[in-house]
Amino acid sequence: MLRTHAHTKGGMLVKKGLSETCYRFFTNLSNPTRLATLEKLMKKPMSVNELADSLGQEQSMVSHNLKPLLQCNLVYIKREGKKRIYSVNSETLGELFKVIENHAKKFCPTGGKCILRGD
Amino acid sequence: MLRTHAHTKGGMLVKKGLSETCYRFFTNLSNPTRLATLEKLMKKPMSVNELADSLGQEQSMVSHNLKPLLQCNLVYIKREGKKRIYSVNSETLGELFKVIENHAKKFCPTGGKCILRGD
DNA sequence: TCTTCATATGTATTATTCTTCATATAAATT
DNA sequence: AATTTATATGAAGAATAATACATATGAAGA
Repeated sequence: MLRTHAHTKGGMLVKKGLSETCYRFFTNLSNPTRLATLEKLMKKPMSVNELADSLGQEQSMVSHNLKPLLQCNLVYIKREGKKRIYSVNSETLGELFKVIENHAKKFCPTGGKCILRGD
Repeated sequence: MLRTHAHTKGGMLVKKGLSETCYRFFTNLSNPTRLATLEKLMKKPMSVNELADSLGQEQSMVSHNLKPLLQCNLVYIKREGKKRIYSVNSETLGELFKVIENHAKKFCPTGGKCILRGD
């Protein structure tokens, strides 16, 4: 299992069994629609249709994509009459994007234009 | 673009253009082979063949999967004769897994067994 | 309860990503 | 230079995931 401080200190980086969590977590976030959704929800909580309009996507697609985000608690939901208002888990996402921002600052000189699997 | 502190404070969460970086970053990490690779490399830096043995995978597969990790600077490489020794960027990965661990502790009561797209 | 509005779900198609096998490159050794 | 060892690359087939369309569920109000 993933461990912290790697070989240098031998301490736990990621607890036993968290490998699986990581995979789900990252898979969840490795999708442009879901990232765009989070982006929108960061600005303000919205209903599914508001999101769909705002993203220029179909309602069913937005619903489909919200589902895994909800299951991983990356977004929250609350009912308001017929509507369901989604909002982000900014506790986790704030920290997460901070890490990526730091990484990008240091390691992505091209500002995200590095080719992942192109060539 | 993704912004920090969401709607509540209006500050920048993620700088303009980082959406793309996030996508590459997460895509890169949303793969069991690559996560297992990082796991191994956290314990100690290794050559490609050592990794392949250690993972019980083909050399070419390991190579293929190391490529994007290298491109995103999630692993480093150094030459040693014919061998290429890979090691993790523990600066980024340490912080990253810390975030996920915190998230899991709080939001994944089932310990990663929450179904992502199953039902 | 019937209708409307809001969202979720099922499924088939399409698109993307992984893996494997074959082969190429490249460094060191003879 | 030829051989061996280590790694990388190309490309095709296999596996996964995403999308669109149709439809189901479910709440609220007439």
